[in-house]
Amino acid sequence: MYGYQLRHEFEASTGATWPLNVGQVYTTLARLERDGLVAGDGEPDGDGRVTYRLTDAGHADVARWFTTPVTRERRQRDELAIKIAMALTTPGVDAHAVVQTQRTATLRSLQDLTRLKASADDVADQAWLLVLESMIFQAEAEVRWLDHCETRMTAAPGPAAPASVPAPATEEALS
Amino acid sequence: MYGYQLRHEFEASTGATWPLNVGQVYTTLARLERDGLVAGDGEPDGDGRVTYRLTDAGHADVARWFTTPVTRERRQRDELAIKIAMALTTPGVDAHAVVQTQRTATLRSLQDLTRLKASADDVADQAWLLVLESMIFQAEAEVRWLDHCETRMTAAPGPAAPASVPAPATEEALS
DNA sequence: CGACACATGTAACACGTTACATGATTTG
DNA sequence: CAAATCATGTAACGTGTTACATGTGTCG
Repeated sequence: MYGYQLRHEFEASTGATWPLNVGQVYTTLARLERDGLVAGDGEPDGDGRVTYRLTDAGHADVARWFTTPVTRERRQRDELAIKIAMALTTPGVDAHAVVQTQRTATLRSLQDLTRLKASADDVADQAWLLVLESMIFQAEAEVRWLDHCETRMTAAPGPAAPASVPAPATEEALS
Repeated sequence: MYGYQLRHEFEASTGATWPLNVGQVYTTLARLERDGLVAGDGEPDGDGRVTYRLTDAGHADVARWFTTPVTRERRQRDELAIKIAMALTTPGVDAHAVVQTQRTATLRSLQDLTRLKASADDVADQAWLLVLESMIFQAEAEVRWLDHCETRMTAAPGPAAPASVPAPATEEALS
């Protein structure tokens, strides 16, 4: 495939969920070629398109990617979880409020996603639909977790005294 | 707080979930100071520790971070969702197998997490427990979604012919 | 004609991350 | 004493991301 087409394919499969800057396709292609995973016909064809192909090493890489599950260790740090954890352990922060703000926001985005799914239910291709539903499932789990936080927090009161382990720093209230 | 302490606090709040290289604390502190969000007492104290404090701008930033919800747009691209979507749209890839491999892996990590939670249920502090439970909730949602993919896929058959939009590229089977 | 989509590319930044260097202090 | 922990820092890399430059073709 050629660069522009790759971007088109990506957005077709994942929808407008994660927009992809075209420039990034080319930088990435260049880096993949540098690493010997793809090879491009240097010259653009009649329509000014430069076709890239997977090398053997590239094929192997892709196959490995498909057969290797995404492990929990490889996952990115979860900003939300960190935020709530920090809200709990940071003196002067109303963790309750943080949870509530997040909850309403997540609920709102859940509505948006559901509406989006309803409107595109028959039209879209499988892949894009599944990606959408993945986000819905995640949002639902997020709400559930936030409610769970709520109950946990009301059960055990305020921020446990900060465990500044080696030497306690002077504590300043936030905001 | 000083660098080493920051790392300690982070790992105390999030557990061994996301290990944090100490070096990164110092690079980050330097960058935050460059941006005027923290200020450090240049000289190390008697114990060789360099204390950093939030500036006014830093306090504002933190407050903003706590009051602003994590929106779905700001979320990182989801590797798993992309992988499944690609497995569906890439000819020559057994999407069914990809889903199954992932499912068993996720189930396994779910077991690990549950075991971990059981073993640390009383000991640990709130924050670390909530982070753990966040991962559990996510893993559960993941399994549910994978099952959902399964049913969706068996309902509608094989990979829909690749929508190489502008000009069809020569199709090569993968692996 | 002017605007827009198609198509390729580059320069540059920021950030996460790691490997490494250095020294003090503690502890088995 | 040797090993581990505490504590600070730096050089370097890779990658995600963007803003910009450039040109062609199409269409109202």
